[in-house]
Amino acid sequence: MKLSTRGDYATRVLLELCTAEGPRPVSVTDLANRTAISQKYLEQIMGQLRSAGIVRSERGLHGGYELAREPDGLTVGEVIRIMDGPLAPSPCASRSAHVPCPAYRCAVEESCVMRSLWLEVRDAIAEVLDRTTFGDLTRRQQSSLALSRAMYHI
Amino acid sequence: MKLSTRGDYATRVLLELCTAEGPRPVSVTDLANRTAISQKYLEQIMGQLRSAGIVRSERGLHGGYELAREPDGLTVGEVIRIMDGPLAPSPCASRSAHVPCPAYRCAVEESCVMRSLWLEVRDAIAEVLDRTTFGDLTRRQQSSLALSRAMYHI
DNA sequence: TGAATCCCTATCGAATTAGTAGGATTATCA
DNA sequence: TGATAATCCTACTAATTCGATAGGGATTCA
Repeated sequence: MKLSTRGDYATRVLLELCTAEGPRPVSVTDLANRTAISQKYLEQIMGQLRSAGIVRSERGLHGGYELAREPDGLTVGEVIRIMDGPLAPSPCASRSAHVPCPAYRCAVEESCVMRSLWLEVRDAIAEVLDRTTFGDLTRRQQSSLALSRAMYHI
Repeated sequence: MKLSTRGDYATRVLLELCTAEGPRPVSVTDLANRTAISQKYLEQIMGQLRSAGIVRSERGLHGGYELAREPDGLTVGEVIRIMDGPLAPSPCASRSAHVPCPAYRCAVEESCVMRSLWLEVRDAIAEVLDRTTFGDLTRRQQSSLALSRAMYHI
């Protein structure tokens, strides 16, 4: 049930884009330095996010990336699906990209006990990821930052 | 967030062991035929389940496998962890086999916003899989079987 | 003894993952 | 107008994992 590095990195970078101070848009070089991700690899990830309409880019000098949407309108679930495919543990339990079981292994899909369990798991994952927006994450990060500053009397 | 075939096959076979009619123990040949899984591959999976104490085996003629525990005391979560490792989408969010983030990427793990989200996901998955036993699955299968028999007036 | 069974280990091809590499294109600015 | 800094595009690759396949040894029972 593992997340790929692409899904991991994409969510980190988007959160960085939400909270970044300084000039916009933000270049891949800056993003890579701040997140400790290989720059060339990150270029590919940003390209994928761009063609999915999550970020928009500006080319040329002082170019870079910025969010194409309001953070409160962008869920983690959407991003993970773009980078890693359906959330469901088994293709037969995906609601967004359903693929039936091989017939000989699961004759009547609707009455397959294992599939109904994977559907439960899929729904449990989706409930968390589709309700959490990058706006939520941004506020959480800001409040935990405020807390740690208070702890150290800064 | 995909399940491997090993996790998939293991759960199918264990459910088959719960519901199988006929002589016990059940040979791998029979199990492979009934589940449409390659026999040699299934041997490896059964070996892993045996050394984890999920099934017990008898060697020699009329040997085979049977459950080592009561179906009501065996959860799907336990089996998936044996076959596929921790349920958490990220090693830093595993409760059973925690591995910290590389320090340069996530300085203070306790305040990492992404990690707390992966923990939520992990807990959502575990809630389903650790509450569902093979006894539950067996009863679900039997009731759906009874229903389909009634539908066809058998 | 022979057949059926589990048991163990090695191998292997295909796919996926996680990056590298190189360069073309585009925009800005001095 | 030319240098520079950025995105963009495509190909390649090394390592790992996945999903088996293969062969044979050990064990039990009739």
